[in-house]
Amino acid sequence: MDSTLTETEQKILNAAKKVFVLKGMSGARMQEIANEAGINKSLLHYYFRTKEKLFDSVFQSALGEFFPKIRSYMLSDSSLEDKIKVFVTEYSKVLQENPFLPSFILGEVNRNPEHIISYFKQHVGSIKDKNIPAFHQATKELAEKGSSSGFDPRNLLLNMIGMILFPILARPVIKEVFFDGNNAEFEVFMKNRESHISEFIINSITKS
Amino acid sequence: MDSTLTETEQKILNAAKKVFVLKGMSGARMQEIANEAGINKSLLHYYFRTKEKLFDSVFQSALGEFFPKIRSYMLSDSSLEDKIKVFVTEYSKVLQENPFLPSFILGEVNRNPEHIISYFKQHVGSIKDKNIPAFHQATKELAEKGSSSGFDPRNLLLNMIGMILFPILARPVIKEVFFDGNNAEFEVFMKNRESHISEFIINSITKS
DNA sequence: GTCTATACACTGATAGAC
DNA sequence: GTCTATCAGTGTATAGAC
Repeated sequence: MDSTLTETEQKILNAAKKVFVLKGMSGARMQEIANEAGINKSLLHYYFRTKEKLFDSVFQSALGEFFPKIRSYMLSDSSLEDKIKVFVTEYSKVLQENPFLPSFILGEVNRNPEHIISYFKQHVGSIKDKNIPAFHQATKELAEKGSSSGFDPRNLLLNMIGMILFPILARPVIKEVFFDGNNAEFEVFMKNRESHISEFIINSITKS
Repeated sequence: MDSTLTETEQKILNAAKKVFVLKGMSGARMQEIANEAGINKSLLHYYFRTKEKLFDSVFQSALGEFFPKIRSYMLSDSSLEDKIKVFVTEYSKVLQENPFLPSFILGEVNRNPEHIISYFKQHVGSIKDKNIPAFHQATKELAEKGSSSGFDPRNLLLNMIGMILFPILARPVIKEVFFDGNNAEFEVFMKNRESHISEFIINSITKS
């Protein structure tokens, strides 16, 4: 992230993010991005040369919105229970503010795994080194207190993210199948679901 | 599904599925589908008129690979514990056989929610009527035996699917972040994870 | 830096011979 | 039903005036 960003560059990036996230790399049109940014199509090429380079910039910054946050939650030194509650709450908030971002990232990640790999080589070769040990330790502590199953803490992280993420990814399906398209009911359900997830996890972990 | 399908039609659908699932609607090229099917580009239009209609056929059949299976698992009259175990196992198998299908479906579902809605109007206005009550009953039974929290059974279903699905959706990321790209380690982890999920859920539900 | 005009490639779709 | 040839439309990218 260069902090030396023209106002125009910033407008382009915001517009590009909106369009790319909604339409995907191949579905997005340079013209639409230009319109959304309120500038001329040629300027996109002036600043970012090609569509692909523009996409890369957007994708990298989109990734940045998620992973660093995860890290900070994991590194705090509160109890595992609190850590779980905070993670569920905060991560849910981030996702609900950008409901289309996850499906965008996951989609393009599957199409183009090298992107994500290069991202981690660049930014966080750290999650394994930093987050997991912290998590592992907390899990062990708790496993000793209760007679809980001392499973791989990576499973715990995957469980949390999966439960939080899936309803957002599949929002249109779930709204339709479970609530006959009723938006209000769905929103209430999702709000209550946050505390359900925390309880569900803690319940399982502290099982005597 | 007409069972009156030409051999050529079937070849086209298979090829189209492969390409659409990998590249998405806008990323897929009619030429590539034709090549993959070993036929001429014009034949695609002869059989399916437009790209969009071809896509619809593929999408509908892709959806069909998931939801009916879910239903049958839910409708059996075994215990909730067994139901969970079977669901996790069978659903994991389906997903691992088609690792790219979920991200395809979820991506296009978010781009075009009307598709999924029309699908449910057509095929299963039933999940709510059939699966949920069956699930609800089983959950209640168990809640009475243990002193478990009598939460909304829809949460249980979302929890299961989320935990099963997420690592498959984010496979490249997780393989990289958790296993430094080591495929073998990842596969072992995923195999063990199946039973972990069942235990994790049952643990939480039967919490005393 | 910003705009207009345009080049160039590609893609979905159709017409028509066989 | 299957193929070849071709068209019209669209999209990225560049050249050049200001």
